[in-house]
Amino acid sequence: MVEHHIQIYDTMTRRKRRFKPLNPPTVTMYVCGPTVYGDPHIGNLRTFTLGDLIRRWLEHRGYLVKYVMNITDIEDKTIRDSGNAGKTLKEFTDYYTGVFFRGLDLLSVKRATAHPRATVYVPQMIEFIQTLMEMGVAYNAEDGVYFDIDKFPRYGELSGVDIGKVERTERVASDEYDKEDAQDFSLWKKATPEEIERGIYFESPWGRGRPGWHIECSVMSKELLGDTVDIHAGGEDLAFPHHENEVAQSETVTGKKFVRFWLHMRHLMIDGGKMSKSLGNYVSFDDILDKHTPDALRYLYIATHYRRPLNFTWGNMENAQNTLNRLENTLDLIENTMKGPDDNMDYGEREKKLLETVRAEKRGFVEDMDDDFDAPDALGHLHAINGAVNEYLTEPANKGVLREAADIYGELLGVLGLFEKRSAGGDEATERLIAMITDLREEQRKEKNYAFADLIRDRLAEAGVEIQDTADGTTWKLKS
RNA sequence: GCCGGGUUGGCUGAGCGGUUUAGGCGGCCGCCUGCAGAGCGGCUCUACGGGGGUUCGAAUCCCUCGCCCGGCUCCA
Repeated sequence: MVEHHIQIYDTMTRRKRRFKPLNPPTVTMYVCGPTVYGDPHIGNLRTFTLGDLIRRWLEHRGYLVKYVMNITDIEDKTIRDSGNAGKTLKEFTDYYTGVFFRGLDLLSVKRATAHPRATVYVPQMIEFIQTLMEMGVAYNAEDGVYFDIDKFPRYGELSGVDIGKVERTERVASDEYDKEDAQDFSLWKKATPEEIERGIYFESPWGRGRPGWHIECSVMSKELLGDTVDIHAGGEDLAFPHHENEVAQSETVTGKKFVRFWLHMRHLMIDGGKMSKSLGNYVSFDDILDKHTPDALRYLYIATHYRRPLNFTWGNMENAQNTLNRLENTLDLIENTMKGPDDNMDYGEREKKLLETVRAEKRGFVEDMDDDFDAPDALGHLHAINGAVNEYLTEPANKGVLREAADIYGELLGVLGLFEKRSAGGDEATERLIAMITDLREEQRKEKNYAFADLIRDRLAEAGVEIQDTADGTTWKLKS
């Protein structure tokens, strides 16, 4: 493993702490996943993209990351909306799980080691609840089983919420549930007649019903990653009550520390405010895909630190796309140069300067990422490398030196998850065909038949082949 | 109301007591090019939410006010 000094800001202690996994080189990481009842929106996707960034960085540092992200496939909204859609719960959630994964794939978010679905772990959840009952910290009420938070003295520690002072908000006051204390949370919900009719229930010692939401993460985390996990992450809104509840029930059952580092991602905003359907400022993932590449969105996501709110505007989106294009153009320049002639096989001042710059900037990049995954700062170093390479390429390149610089550049882009799906070109037949066409066009250019040459260029563009004339000849690439 | 986070140029985003003060995007002007694209060079923008204070010196420390965001029962 690489020597490092990774610092992570932990919500529980409210400061950055040196990161050391419990059982190196393994790192256990759990991220609260989506409830699959609709299209994921760009706020959700940011959280998961940032989780992916963190996971990639830990892997880059030599850790074996065991990464779990749950899929909540049984809960009020999935039941309600599947009913409205006239579908079974499973049909409905399977569909939206697919939509979710499609989004992750487009954004180059790597699949987790496991994506457990809540409905698959119900027996373990029942067992977990039973333990809580036996310990006397949970009670069976009219409409469900609840956790008695008075039995967990440290309740509120994670979120800083003093439950004695929580104002009795309208929502709490109008609570229709049958709990002893408004703050108690549900472990098991008893089925309604409609749910029974639709067959949406599980048998349990407390009758037919389904697990509460909080129990899911506690149980699946325990089953797949053990009693204590190194990192547990999620959107900032989950700190209270969701994560607070998880701590209470998990630590009660195991008697061990549940999570060593709590990470919370700030929310995405739109035009400086909250994104909501009712305000009419809702932007969907597909809206973005109409105008931009998924990588541009990924760049936008990571260009703002995960603990700072990201303000989405279309201007920012274009900004990100332009910046990303610049980074990609350098990849094209490198590839074209590598295919070109060997005009420089010496190691001079230019070569020395390039390698020194690239190596130094890489160190800066690594330091920044080690410091609580500070990607925005790290990007500054990436751009410095980008600039150094571009400048170097204005004159004949030493391919060996260029290769080393390019490898570092590519390595860092890879850590950020950028350009993973770059089209490398076509198959051999396509390659030769295009070479033939550009050769013929080159003849026309020599004859100064520019109108014809331009027509060829236009027609190729229509076919999705973008060509560029450079001093070393014509290059091309497939444009999606 | 309570708790927590934030407030930097056209945008994004560094800086965390004092060297040109980032970097990227945008804009402008050159170079290159038959044109286009990309790239290079130069320039522009020179800001720090308002008001006090501490200090030889503050975007950086303190006070105060404003504004924004999040949480306060199941929303990433």
